[in-house]
Amino acid sequence: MKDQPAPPLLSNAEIADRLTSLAQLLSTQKENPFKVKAYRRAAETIRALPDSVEDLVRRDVDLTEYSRIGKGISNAIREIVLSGSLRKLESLRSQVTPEVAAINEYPRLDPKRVLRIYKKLKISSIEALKEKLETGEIARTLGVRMDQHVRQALIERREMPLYDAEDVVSAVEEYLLNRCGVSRAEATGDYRRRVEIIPEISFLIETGDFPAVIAKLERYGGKSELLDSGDSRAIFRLSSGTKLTVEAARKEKWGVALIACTGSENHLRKLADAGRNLKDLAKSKQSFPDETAAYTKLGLSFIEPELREGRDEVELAARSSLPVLVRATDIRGELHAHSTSSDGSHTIEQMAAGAREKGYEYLGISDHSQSLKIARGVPVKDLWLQIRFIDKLNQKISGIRILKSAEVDILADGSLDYPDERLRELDYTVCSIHSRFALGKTEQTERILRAMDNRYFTILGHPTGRLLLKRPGYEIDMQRVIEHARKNGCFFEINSSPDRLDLSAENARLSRDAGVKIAISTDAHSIRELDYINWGIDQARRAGLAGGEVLNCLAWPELQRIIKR
DNA sequence: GCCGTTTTCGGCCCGACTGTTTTCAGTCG
Repeated sequence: MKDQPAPPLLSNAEIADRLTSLAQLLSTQKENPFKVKAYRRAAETIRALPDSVEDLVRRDVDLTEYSRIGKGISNAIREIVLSGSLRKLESLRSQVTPEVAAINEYPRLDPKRVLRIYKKLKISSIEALKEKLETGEIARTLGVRMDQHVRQALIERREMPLYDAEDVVSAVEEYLLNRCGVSRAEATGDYRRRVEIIPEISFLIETGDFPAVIAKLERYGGKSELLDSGDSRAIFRLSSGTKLTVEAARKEKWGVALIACTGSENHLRKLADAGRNLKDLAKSKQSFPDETAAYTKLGLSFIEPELREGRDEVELAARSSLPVLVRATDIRGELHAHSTSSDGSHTIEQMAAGAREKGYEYLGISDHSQSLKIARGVPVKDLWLQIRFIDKLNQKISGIRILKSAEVDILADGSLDYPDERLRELDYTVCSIHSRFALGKTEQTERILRAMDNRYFTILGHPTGRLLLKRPGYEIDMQRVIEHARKNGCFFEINSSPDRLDLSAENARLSRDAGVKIAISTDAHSIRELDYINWGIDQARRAGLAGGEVLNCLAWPELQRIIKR
């Protein structure tokens, strides 16, 4: 009998860290920035692989088959696996100062920035850096951006945007089904509720051999740490740092287990408080193959996963008065898309064809306004030409109407970036902030309120400017802005770009409660990005929005009537 | 160093504004 191969010594993440460290040192050496980027990207590829890279190397698999790994990096990986180290990395480390070498132990830290902190705060070690981070001195003396950089690089960040979680979930799902012999696997928890930031991944599975599944999962990504395990539940730390919980359920109790694994703590507590005990269902002899059967037994109508946050959904379900949440098929058009006129990658005609392909009735072309130079903002005289061009195009094409719009910059003083006589020729506007994020809360709020006073202001684009896990967004008094929008007949956007999702579900709910309708827009810069709509729909559903509360679920004549001021 | 429906070289956004780290790097889409 053949011997079992020895367990891999290196996890994929450990190999990826070596490549990232190399990239980091190369960047301090003023090496070709594209080469630096190549190492970083290859590291990302490896970090996301379910298969053990060490195994692949030992089995002589051609690593260049994987995207972003070519001959050079493939050889570097082989060297790391077979010799345990990377000569190029070691030699670079020996050439730099001990301080930089110490910084290099943290691949995500930018040495240049750290050295600046060292100089400013008169410190020289990671230890001291951590301490200054804790006391808040870095934020005070070097700004919040710097604080954020060090924080994310030093303290291992395990949460990720929903968009990234999608990749992890599908990789784990495939691994469970194809490598672990699981007959059924469904992602649960925050991911299933479509929460925009995912701290950990969880799955419900059906299997005849749970211990075998555990054993296989311990090899995920080369090596995964088993944190805890029981008869039907196991918790892992994947080598990438993500926590993974796997729970097994029998077919006849699947519905009950799915509710228990999906609901937020608050949702489950609300169920229990209302005397609707899931545990009784789990123990009973009755079969609950799906969630509807289980909810029915609890005296509730089916509650969509996105609503299971413990707000009012249990009460509403008991009265059968849950909202009918907006669905992809309710969307009748797109109101925020770019074209080659500014920084988009497809022409107006191509975008229109893409939107028609999606079954849309209309497409609003909202290119950037003149001030936003980096995005090739449309000069005022070219806007006039674009308006005429779209008029002609609408006569020529069929099956879709192109709406004349613009993503108009809200300037620092709250004025709009085009003169009124040009704005009045547009069907509507999306008005956004793209500069001066650092204004104080009052000033920033006043800026937006003043912009809303312009009668050609229609929709506030990406209202808080946040980028998930990257940038907090500017500070505004949301209640005042919502109230002003209601008074002036303005609207908000849920920007579906997966690193924005702005408005948040919470703010979208506030807006809805105030009676202010919301556009679910993609901010698409290409035909493909029109599909971002699904991320925005997820958030709208979390906000409890029904189709009737979404601007672009309306037919154009109705929409036109509503947005007219 | 990677990559190719412009395929073995020459690309891989980019350009003005902001403001403190202070005269250049970070930032905005």
